[in-house]
Amino acid sequence: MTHSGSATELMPDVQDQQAMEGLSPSGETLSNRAYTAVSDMIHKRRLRGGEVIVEGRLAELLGVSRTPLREALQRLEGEGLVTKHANRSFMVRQVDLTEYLQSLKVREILEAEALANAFGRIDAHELRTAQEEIEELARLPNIHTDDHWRSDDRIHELFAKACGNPVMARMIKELRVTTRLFEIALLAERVEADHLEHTAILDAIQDGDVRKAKRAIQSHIRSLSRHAVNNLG
Amino acid sequence: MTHSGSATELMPDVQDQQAMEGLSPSGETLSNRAYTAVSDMIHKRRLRGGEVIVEGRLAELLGVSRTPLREALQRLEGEGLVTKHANRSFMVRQVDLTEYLQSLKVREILEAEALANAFGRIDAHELRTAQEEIEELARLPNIHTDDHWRSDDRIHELFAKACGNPVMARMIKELRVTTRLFEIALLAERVEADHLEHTAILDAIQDGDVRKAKRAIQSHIRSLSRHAVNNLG
DNA sequence: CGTATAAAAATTGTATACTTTCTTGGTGCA
DNA sequence: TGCACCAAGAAAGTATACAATTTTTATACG
Repeated sequence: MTHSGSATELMPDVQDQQAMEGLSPSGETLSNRAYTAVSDMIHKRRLRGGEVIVEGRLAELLGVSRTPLREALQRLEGEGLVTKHANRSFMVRQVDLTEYLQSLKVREILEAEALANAFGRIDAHELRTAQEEIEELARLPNIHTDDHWRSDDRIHELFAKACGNPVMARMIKELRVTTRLFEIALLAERVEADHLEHTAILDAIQDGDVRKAKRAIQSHIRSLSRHAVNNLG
Repeated sequence: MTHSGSATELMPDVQDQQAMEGLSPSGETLSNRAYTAVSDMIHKRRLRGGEVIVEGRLAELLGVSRTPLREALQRLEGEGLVTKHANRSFMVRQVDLTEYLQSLKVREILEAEALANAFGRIDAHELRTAQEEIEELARLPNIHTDDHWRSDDRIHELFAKACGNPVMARMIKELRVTTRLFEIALLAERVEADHLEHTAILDAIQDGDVRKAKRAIQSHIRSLSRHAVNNLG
């Protein structure tokens, strides 16, 4: 970063080389690191929805120049985590209730379909792991956000990935970025209901009952809608 | 953009300012221009699927520096028109038959749903315009690609946008980027069938017959699948 | 006291120079 | 002849300088 001297030195005191690893396993490019860092900040609510991103400030915070940061922001824009503010600067995407409900509607259609197609292809071991994870989380006294979302991801990806149609899986994943962004704001009250409803889905899968599984995923997603409307509508 | 002199001059000979407009209405930023330019090149097949993009070369071709070009490429990546090649360079996305069929499957589900939801909300005038456009195209002796795709866009957006769920509309649009990319390669033989099938859809809408319209869109999309399989499978 | 305006500051957009990584071609040795 | 190794080149990754634009602040005028 700062050219640490003139051209006279060759190897001495090479120690600021790796001086700035934050959390990420510095093997990747700086843009990748910036990408995951910003994504994390959004998911962890350190960057709030609607907040304007000032490239210079954020770049400095992450210890990179604006170039790789901008690259990261552009990728995040494609993914829907940030948008271009009216004039020109980036802002963290704010998903309102309307859009949330719309996304859930589409998810309901696609995830029910995916689940039905996934039947017979879901790995028994992965299913077991997901079930155990839920039980484990249910046992813990207080919620830990990260784990909850990780489990949520695992379950929904379980059948999205197994449905035999990667394109469908990608659409579902994309929709879940939107809904997640909204849900982050009102996590706490959902935890218990999520656990119950997720368990119902996994049980139906284990029983090999397609109808029941489809109903379970639909009622799960409708429950999310209802919850959101009740709390914010 | 060559710094046309020192700080001594104030306003004389300002004429290389606008020197480099290619086709685009230079009101926008260079990245925007690069974005539409590259998008066009892909749609017009001047950049073929699978082709590796060399930033330096393409930037020079477009008359911009690498910075705005990269920005454009990143946005196009988010949109699915280009991907990151194994190592690191960008390449024009190549959609294979498998992915095409998968995308059509999802489109079939979503577009049928969108069409059903759009009933009663479709503007009669827009419907009429779309119908007239088809007739007009059918009359022309030889195909003109651009017009064909424009008409295709108009029809599918007609109900996607009217379905009352912008998220669903966005998903459909995104899927159509993928399928379009594939279809560009085998246009000619589809033109006639497209006209017929599109007309059938619009007629059903005009009749106010939901069932018939749903069947029409489904059979249109299945016809696309069959055509692709027959020609390439 | 408010408003218009201009100067200053801040912020994004773009070019370019530099660095790192990958590719390619050649040379020497087995 | 073939393979390994190294050097030279090409291309992507990154930093930085600068330009263009927007926002803020300060000041003067009504």
